[in-house]
Amino acid sequence: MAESELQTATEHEEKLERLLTIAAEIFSEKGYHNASIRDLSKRAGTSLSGLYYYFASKEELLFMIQDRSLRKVLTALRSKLEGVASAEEKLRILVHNHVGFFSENMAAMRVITHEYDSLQGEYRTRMTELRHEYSDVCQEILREVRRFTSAGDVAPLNVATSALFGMMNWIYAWYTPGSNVPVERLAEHLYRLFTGGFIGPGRSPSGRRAG
Amino acid sequence: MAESELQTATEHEEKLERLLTIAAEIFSEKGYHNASIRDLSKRAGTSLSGLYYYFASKEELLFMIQDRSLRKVLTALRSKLEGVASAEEKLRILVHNHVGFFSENMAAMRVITHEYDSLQGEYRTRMTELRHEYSDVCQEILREVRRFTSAGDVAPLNVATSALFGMMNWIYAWYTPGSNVPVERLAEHLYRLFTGGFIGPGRSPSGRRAG
DNA sequence: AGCTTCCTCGATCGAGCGTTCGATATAACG
DNA sequence: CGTTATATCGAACGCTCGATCGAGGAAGCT
Repeated sequence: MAESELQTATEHEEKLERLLTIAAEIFSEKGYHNASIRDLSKRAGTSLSGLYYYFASKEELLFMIQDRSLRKVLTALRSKLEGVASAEEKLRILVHNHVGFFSENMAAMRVITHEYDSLQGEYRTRMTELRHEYSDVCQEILREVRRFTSAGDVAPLNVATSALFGMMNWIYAWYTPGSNVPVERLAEHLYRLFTGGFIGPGRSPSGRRAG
Repeated sequence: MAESELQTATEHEEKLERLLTIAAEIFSEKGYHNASIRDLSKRAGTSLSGLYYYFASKEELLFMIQDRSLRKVLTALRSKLEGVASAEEKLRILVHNHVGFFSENMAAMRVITHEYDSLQGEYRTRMTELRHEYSDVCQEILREVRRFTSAGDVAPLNVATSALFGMMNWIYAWYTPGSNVPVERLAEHLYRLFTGGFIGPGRSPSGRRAG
């Protein structure tokens, strides 16, 4: 009994994960409101009504995609940050983690950034909290960076945080993972752009040069 | 005759502009696919069928919003750039123009950045071209900046361009025009963040500090 | 007056949507 | 064997949507 229940439990979870992956692709391609549950049923090879055994509504489906994906990003980030002392290195890890996750899971990340407004009520509230959690981690790192590098007050921390997320999240609008620029290099470009700026230290002969 | 025709022509254009403004607000609030022509008819005080005298389809309505708005941004930018020699000043003008337009016309700009994928076929093609036109202007300015300031190759020009647009376009996701940060200051923050970076020149005592 | 053009409207169509419901197959448990 | 839980399905309901159509009103011209 215990074995079979466990078995069906994992099988259930596996099928759910598969449905979420396919749904993320469809939502990413056609947009949440323009995508139909029937699209999902066709691509998943399941009947329309059979899908509702795995989620209660289309909106819950959208929420599960966003919640699980962002949670993965956040836990992966916290794991990588363990034991790191340098503030700048923390920031570098954050950018690489974010951009890396983006390129590996483009569909889900696109749904997160593009279909956030499609959530309402309780789902919206819970997702807002999770986003704040992530944003706070980033902002605290920026605070450390500013303290330990005597970085000037170029911009308020919240503006800088939003600018950084803008740079990173906008990737979905132009970047294709199989392009000339590998992901690691793209992440490094964005990291250096944000920390050192486009003009950088080249104008004065003091010669700081990242990495 | 000529007078009355001109009169009705401007009245026609005025009503169309008013419809586009209201539609932009609705699309911005509910999203393109979730907003209905009936919503527009209610808020505009016109009958449902009467609206179709001013546009052929819902998608053409979306296109007109995006096309007219982005065209305004582009022509305003080119006008402001006339006679400016300094590359950095050109970049500064671009950022201020873009951010300024964003805050003054939040709904339409949000529709441009958020509902670009909702266009298809011919409309999509024409909008893609216009976006490229705008992006090219920006990229050329960045090329000038890099040449005339001996800025290092922190990132490829297209990556830098996309990063800059990411910073600027992401505004719609967090900024509210009536907040603590005035628009001009926000634009200046983003300009300095992009050119000089978050850490900036503070680490080395050479002391460059943007104007 | 008659004619034409611009503009607006109510009524309606056909299609697609999310969701529900009852039936059914399978398999493990008593 | 009977019972129960798990999982899947076809058919249908109720609703909203974008778009169309023909009828009209208002205003200017001949």
